[in-house]
Amino acid sequence: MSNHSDETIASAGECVTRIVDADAVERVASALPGTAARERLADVFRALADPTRIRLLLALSREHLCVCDLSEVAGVSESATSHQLKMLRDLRLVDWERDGKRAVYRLADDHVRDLLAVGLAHAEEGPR
Amino acid sequence: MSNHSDETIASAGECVTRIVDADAVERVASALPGTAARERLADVFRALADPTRIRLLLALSREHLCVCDLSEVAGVSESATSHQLKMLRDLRLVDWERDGKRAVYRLADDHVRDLLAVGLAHAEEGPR
DNA sequence: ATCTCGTATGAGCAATCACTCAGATGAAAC
DNA sequence: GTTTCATCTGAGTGATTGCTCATACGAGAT
Repeated sequence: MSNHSDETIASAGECVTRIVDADAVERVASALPGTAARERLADVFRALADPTRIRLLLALSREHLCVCDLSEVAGVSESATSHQLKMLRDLRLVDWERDGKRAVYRLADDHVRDLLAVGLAHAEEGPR
Repeated sequence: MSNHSDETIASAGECVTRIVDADAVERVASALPGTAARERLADVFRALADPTRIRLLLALSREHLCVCDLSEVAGVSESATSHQLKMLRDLRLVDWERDGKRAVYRLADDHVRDLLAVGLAHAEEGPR
């Protein structure tokens, strides 16, 4: 906790802000996943970042359901439900199948279930 | 996959949309975590839903860093970094400590690390 | 073919977001 | 005390978001 070399305008030239621990910055920066992975990571979390979609995914983590039933569980219109499902579909978080006139949705894979589980663990534990 | 009772304006009265499988809706709805937990769950995921905050958290998952170093890693201004850190602080995702004039941040607990890990697994695997 | 049901989709709008800029605060050096 | 450094915070702004409404599509039923 006391390795402050305090270099101003450090190592590799063009940088505006002062760097305290250039080595740490270098280590961390080089260990960062690639841009594409980070971008997709943010997209996945963004899909989980809305109460309505949370309800949809939590519901689908237990049963396969059609749009109208999902809209009932989520408590929003069928149109809104369909819009959100499209987003979840595009991100490959849910999958679906036709059954006559209906569209039956399900979780695409178990990563989603895991994310919800870990997230809930954190959400239910923390004080406040 | 063929239990369509197809009740219109089902069981418990006031409902506008048609329900296909009332039993499933009931099962799923009663298994849903409470409103507060779902709300906090969405908040946590929202905190992870931005590329800048992803970079900050990925960085903090490896080293304890001060704001100026974090801003360097994230590639945004120190002001923007501070704003984002406040959000992460409010959600108890990061913790911090004073070291002279500096503020040194770290991940608040291992749930965050887990979430990033599971999210990355999904992000790096999926095609597209 | 037409009609209806379940779902999908585009436009439009209020709310939210992530940033910048300017100014305030806190701690050390003078 | 004043100055300087590192960080924080409020206001303001363009971009994004989640909804509603209207409309279109796709598959049975007639």
